[in-house]
Amino acid sequence: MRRDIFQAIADPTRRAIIALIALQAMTPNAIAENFNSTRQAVSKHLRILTECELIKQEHQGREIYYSLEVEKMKEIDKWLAQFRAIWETKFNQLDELLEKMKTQTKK
Amino acid sequence: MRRDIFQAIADPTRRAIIALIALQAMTPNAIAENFNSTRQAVSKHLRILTECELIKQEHQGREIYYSLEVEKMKEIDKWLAQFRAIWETKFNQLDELLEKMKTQTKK
DNA sequence: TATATTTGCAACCGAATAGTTTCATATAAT
DNA sequence: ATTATATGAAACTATTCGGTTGCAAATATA
Repeated sequence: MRRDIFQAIADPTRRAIIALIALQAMTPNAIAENFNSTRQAVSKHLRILTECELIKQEHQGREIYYSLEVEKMKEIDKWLAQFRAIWETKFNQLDELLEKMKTQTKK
Repeated sequence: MRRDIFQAIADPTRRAIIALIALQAMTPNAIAENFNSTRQAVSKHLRILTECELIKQEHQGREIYYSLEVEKMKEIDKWLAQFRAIWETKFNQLDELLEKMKTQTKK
């Protein structure tokens, strides 16, 4: 039972759920209305997202409001950071090249 | 056959491969040496990563060098951007609160 | 030319995945 | 107290996934 954030966001429905509740906390029923699959299927997605702490619950009577755990989303950002360093470097190299060409054209 | 970047980075071995070749282009054999699974298993991972264009090949004689397609990595960053907006807003709110408290303490 | 090396592909296998239907539990409303 | 609503859990199923072994093709080397 692999259950990490990367496996969690691999599923398109789960990414859609994340995007939905990022805006406002929602109940499972309200969330399920946005998809073609059954409420129970959505419930399973919510369990997976909860288990890896990407979302959190807030009980209110018999309803449960799910909302995004923004801090956990940052972990994906952290993983990306190492590659961001690379593409920013390449950008800089391109900038340098363009600068060089501009200087040479001026001559 | 789902084959998108999010499904591609769901597997820990594939994330490791990405991190490996991000530094320098490598042949399948060289990449496989870093893992416990067979060369063929790594080859399958390389195929999946190639299919969703996260990595690219460069043939050189009978060897093939694989390297990271940095532009494609940015797509994950783009998806994250919508949530970054949220956590940066929360950060700002915290900043404002802290600023407010500081001001009140000074009084 | 014969042999070794590098690589990808096909077939197979057990485990995980995403979905369904059915059922149980807890809370609200009548 | 009975009924309706909101939710999760269990059992089952078809498909996908990640791995293996064995083989074929292309290129380099003897």
